[in-house]
Formats: sequence, C-alpha cells, structure tokens
Amino acid sequence: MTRPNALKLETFLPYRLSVVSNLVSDVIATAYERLFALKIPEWRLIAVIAESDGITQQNIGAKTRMDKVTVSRAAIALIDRTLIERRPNPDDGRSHRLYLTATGRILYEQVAPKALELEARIFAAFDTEQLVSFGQMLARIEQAALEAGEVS
Amino acid sequence: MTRPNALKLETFLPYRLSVVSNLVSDVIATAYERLFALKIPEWRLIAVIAESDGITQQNIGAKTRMDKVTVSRAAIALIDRTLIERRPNPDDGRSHRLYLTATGRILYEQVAPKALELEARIFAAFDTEQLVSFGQMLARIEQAALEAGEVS
DNA sequence: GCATTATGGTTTCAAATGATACTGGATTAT
DNA sequence: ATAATCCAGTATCATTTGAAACCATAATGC
Repeated sequence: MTRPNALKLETFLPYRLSVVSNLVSDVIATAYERLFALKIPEWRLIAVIAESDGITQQNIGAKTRMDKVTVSRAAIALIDRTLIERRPNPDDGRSHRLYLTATGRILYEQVAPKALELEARIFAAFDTEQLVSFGQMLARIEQAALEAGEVS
Repeated sequence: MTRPNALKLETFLPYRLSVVSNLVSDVIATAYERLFALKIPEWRLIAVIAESDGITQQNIGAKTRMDKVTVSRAAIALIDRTLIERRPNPDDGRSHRLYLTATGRILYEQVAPKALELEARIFAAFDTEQLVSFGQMLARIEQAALEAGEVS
C-alpha cells in the first residue's frame, strides 16, 4: 500500500528549518550566557543600539521583530547593568532614546568579534557565494511566510 | 569614527535564521491550531507515528530532538483525544508503543496534505534544485552547530 | 479647547518550555 | 539473588514568552 501523501518529517523543510534554527540559537545562547551573562534579546539590543545610536524601543522592535515586551525587559535589564542608558526623546515624551554607555561599548567590542567568530565556525563549511544565496533564500522565505500568514 | 567590528544584525546569519524560522513556525502553528486544534509537538508526534507505527516516546525524542517532557505531554494530549493509543512494549515494561487510532489516521490523512500545501506555498519561489541545496545546507549547519556546541 | 482615539512603554497574567526530582521497571556486578 | 545503577516516562517547579490590560503622552475630530 502506498501512502498517497508521503509527509516524511525529515524532509519537511519547515520542520528541518525549525530544528536547525533552534539548535543554532541554543548553541549561541549558551555561549553568550557563559561569556557575557547576556540573554539573546539583550545582546540583540546591544548590537542594534551600537548600530543605531539613539534608537527607540519601538524601532528596535520593528527592526528585530522582537515583541515590545521582550524589548522592554531587555532594555530594563541592560539599564540595571549600566550597559545602556535612556535619554528623553525630544520628539515624543512617551518614548526615550537608547544609547550605549562607555561600559556598554566596551562590552560590545568584546561581544561582536565573538559573535562573528561563532558564526564563522558554524558556517565555516560554505563559501561566500553559498552564504549569499542562503541569505537570499531566507529573505524570500520570510516574504512568502508573511504573505501566507496574512491570508490566514 | 569607524567601528572596528561591524556586526550588522541584518546580515548576521544566525540571527536571520532565527527570525525566519520563528516566523515560519508561527505561520504553521497558527494554521494547525485553527484547522485541527493541534499544537506543533502534537502534529509532529502524529507525523512520526504515522511514519513509524509502534515507536516509543524515547525514539520520538531522539528522532525529532524534542524534549522528552514535550513528547510526554503531547502523547498524553493525543491519547485524551483518542488520536493515538498505547500498547505495552513486550521488550521493555517501562515504555509503551504508540499507534495511530482509526480517528488519528483519518486526521493524519487530512493534516499531511495541508502541511505539504503550506510548505509548497512558503517555498514556492524555489525550484527543486534550490530546495535540495537548501536542505543540504541545513544539514551541514546542523552538524557544525553540534560540533561547535559540544566543545563549549 | 476638550473629548476621543491612537501609540510607546510597562505591568500583569496565563500558557509554554525545559531542568530537576521522582517512580517503577531493567540491567549489571558481585 | 540482591544490591547498585540505569533508564522510560511523569510530575513539579522555575523561567521564558506573549497577550491583554494599563498608564501616560500624542494626535485627531469637533
């Protein structure tokens, strides 16, 4: 008897994608926790703020697709550790602008190379062209998923 | 001032991988919840059991990398809905063998095509060759992440 | 201007997740 | 055989996560 719709989980791409992504996230989360006592949302904030000094939480959420609650909590945690600071936003009294402190910048300068090194190790097997193509595929998958999702 | 280590989050692959994967998972989880009232771990169990009748929870965990707690909970939920059933394992009294019930098989026969259709929609932009290459890259990334992780 | 509605951010609550401890059956050593 | 250890699966607990309520300020309609 042949099954009419063979759904082999091992070859089902959404499943594979999820498994591999979770594994990678886990490896990275463990490393960051151990090296810098940073959770993933926290180091993402650091990275984004380092890139875009003075950004608001709202914009961080839009950029990273992190929930605003997650962003808020990460921000508070980083402020407590004086890795970032808030200054009033002259354009909007509800929000504030986020900046790395000196300490935060020093930390960032340690985190960034470690992050890139870890990425390099995980993606070492591929040449530049493959990496570019992989990144492009991710972008197109993202686009398609967004469209598939909004149809509901 | 030039930043010595440009870590552009948008081009940082582990980050991109995580964002896209979460998005895809989310779209799929929403669809399954709406169509079949199944959570992701639950339909994974259904899919695995449909593939490997009589498998134990332990083996499901190994196959899918799901935590044994997750597997246990999903199994109990499916048993409550009489979508799967347990029979004693003659080889080992601690575990049991899992089977789809008739109802479960009927459900599976609805789920599988929907799953494949959803996958097709999300990955529609690619030709077969690209999909194969994408899957191979995932496999190699998985392998590298495992190695990077165990060094710790 | 004042009322209504929208929005940035926080808090609160409920659900999901996974580490740890536990239970009962299996394996190994003596 | 029986003690010691190990392992499948479950229960308990702490942590993480996001939805919804909430607060304060901003924008819009009248």
